[in-house]
Amino acid sequence: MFVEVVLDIPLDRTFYYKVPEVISYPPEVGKRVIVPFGANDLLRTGIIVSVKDDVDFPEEKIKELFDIPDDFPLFTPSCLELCRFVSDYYGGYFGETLFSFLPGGFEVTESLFVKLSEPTPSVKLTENEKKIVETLKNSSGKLKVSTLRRRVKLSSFYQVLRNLVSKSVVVREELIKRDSVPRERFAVFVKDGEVRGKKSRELLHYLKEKGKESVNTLKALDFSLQVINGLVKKGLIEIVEEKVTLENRLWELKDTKKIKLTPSQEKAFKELVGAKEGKFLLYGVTGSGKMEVYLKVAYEVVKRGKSVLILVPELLLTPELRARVESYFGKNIGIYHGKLTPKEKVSTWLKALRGEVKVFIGTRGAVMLPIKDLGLIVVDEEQDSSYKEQQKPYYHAREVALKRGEIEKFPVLLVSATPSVETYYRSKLGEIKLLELKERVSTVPLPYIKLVNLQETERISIFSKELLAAIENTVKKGEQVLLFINRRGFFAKSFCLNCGYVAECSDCSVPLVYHKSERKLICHLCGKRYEPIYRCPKCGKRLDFFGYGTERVEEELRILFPKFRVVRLDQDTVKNPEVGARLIKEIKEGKYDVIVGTQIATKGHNFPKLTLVGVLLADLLGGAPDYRTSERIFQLIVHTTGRAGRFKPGAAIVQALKPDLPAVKYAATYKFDEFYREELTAREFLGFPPFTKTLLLEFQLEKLAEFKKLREKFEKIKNELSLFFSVSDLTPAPLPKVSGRYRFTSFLRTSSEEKLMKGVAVIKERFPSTFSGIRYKIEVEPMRIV
DNA sequence: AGCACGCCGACT
DNA sequence: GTCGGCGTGCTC
Repeated sequence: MFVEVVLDIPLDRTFYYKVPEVISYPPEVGKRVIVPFGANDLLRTGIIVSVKDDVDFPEEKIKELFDIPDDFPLFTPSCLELCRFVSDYYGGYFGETLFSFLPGGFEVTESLFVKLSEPTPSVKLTENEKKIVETLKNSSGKLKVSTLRRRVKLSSFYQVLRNLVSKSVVVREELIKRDSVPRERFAVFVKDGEVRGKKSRELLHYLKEKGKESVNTLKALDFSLQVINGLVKKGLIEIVEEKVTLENRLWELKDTKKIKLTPSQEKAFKELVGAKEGKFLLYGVTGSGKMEVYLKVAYEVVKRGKSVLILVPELLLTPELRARVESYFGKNIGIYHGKLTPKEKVSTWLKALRGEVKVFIGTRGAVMLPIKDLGLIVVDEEQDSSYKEQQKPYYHAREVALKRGEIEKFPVLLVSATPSVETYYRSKLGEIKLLELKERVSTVPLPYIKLVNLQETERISIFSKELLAAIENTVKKGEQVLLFINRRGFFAKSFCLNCGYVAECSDCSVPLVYHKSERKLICHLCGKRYEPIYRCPKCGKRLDFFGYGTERVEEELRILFPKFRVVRLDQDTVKNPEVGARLIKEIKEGKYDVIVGTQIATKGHNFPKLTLVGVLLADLLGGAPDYRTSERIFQLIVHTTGRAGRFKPGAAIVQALKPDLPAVKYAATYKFDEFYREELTAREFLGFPPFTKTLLLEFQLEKLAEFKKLREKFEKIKNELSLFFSVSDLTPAPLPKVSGRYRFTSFLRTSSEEKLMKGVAVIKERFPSTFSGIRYKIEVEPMRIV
């Protein structure tokens, strides 16, 4: 018997292994397998994709697998299919994709180390050999071979190392990193004997009857570890370790809460409960009770014996959210996010496989959890950018969730108050069924929003007189103020603080990026170069926008209102989770009057005393310039102003240099549909998603001298790629050197998913994972264009 | 990815 | 002539 195995290697190929007589568990598709690989037969972890009696491959070349360590598959067949899709769509390799989703705790890897021998034989060494020996000495004499190679940077590295081994100056050592799959300990009856204690006698009797019982169960039955160990010492019982096996456990559902739904909630609820499959968008403003609807639907799904997965943005996986889900489903909830330890991830993964838990909450990576009998995925705040993985394989969890629903035939529900433009468009096309919540559940009205034109009003720094008065009034009433400033982006150099002017490409209408090395403003879509502008062409003021962030706002605020208690809530202050939690607790307790914050302050937390929100510079661009800027500004204003007056009526002041921008204007007047309509018109005109599919190629060079090679190769392939894409020129990235590498990018667009996938396949074929020492990555539907 | 092999120029 | 830089190809 043979198994076909996928390994964590950047290759679109599988490998065959012979199944030996003795293995822990029989082979099965989706199971983990430990195999020897390569010239050194180092052990690696793979995933079985097929089990066969015969294979079309010379049998003498086929090695025997080492072990199949589990009696359950780690991936369900549909998860394998989903990973295959993710690989093809996002331009990754099957194995890489599988292992990027699989918790590291499942991996067994053997790697080769070398260490200096003791005592060191006195032999003559060449210069290169000395280099290696020196590097080893600097690292306590032992290093992983791959690390050593990176450090010494010799092209004939392996040759030199082999010489050192034959001279016995260094010795090889194979080390295995074991998995962290929990093993359960069992007490096994060995023989009868005299024991004194009552508990000990009881335990021995119990085990004599049952033969074997898990130590955890015994502990639950009130046999202490001392009692158990006592019998072990006497040799009457034994402890054996066994791997956990899959067993179905019953799951109890708590009583549902009686919540009255509004008519539109009821309508959405009925539609969703009746759906066997399909894509849905639950669209409604803050306070329209979206979460109640999806939790009630989830409850019904669980009642039918199916499982539910709730995906949330990174910053939203808070204790509050958990408590809310627990109010429906009790403590029996699986949590999965990137910050868990490998062990914790393994634990949730196993819970999913066993069906031990029926409700899972997680961030993007949870979309691949091998959940048994999945009956619904909810993607809350579907527009959130944290659903996009920023590393290989660059998948978008919302898209993967939709695909998973298609494959496994269950409904997928996207939820948002401000859907992404893509999702909104698909709902207009009817690809996604729109469920709109028109009324608000809350009796508290939406905050009143005042839009202030910073160019026309009296102001001190960036505080308009309207805002200053409002801050003063609010704090005097004993209520809180949140001042929001978008984090200053590295790229915002061509932005005028006085009038809001942004330098844009005359052809593409994308903000230009300043390249320090060339002292040019460059368009990253067409590559057009412009002379940098140091003075605003509209108002003549100096373009000086360095460092206008939360810190400066805080500083100015302390001068303007010396008596107010001000707190800053941004990346810097909440870096430490404990400090962040403390600050948030203190804010809720009313220990501060004014909160100055970035996005972090606007997500997930409800501050009861907060009744005034000030958006300081609504139209300030954050981060990299791209076609989503407008959408992001819109969403940011809506979310930030929505923080005001959750529990009693509140107000928001939105300050902008260009209050006429659709994103600002429509967000401040609650005219959402108008915003989407205008934004879609602009996107269609300029050829951006959802009207095109996009792809970013990024090449990384060790030395600038390699650029010539890259350009030659790129030009050749560009012709071929032009069959599928419109391809921009190779452009140096604005931060040319990141971690010592020079980055060059090209932005590609195409009209259909089909062309995109074909084009991706061509790129993979033409550019091996490294070619001529040049590394590169494919990013499909990137969140950036540079 | 990680490693072996084989082809060229340049140097003991 | 060999050494080592570099590109190419294989891994069941």
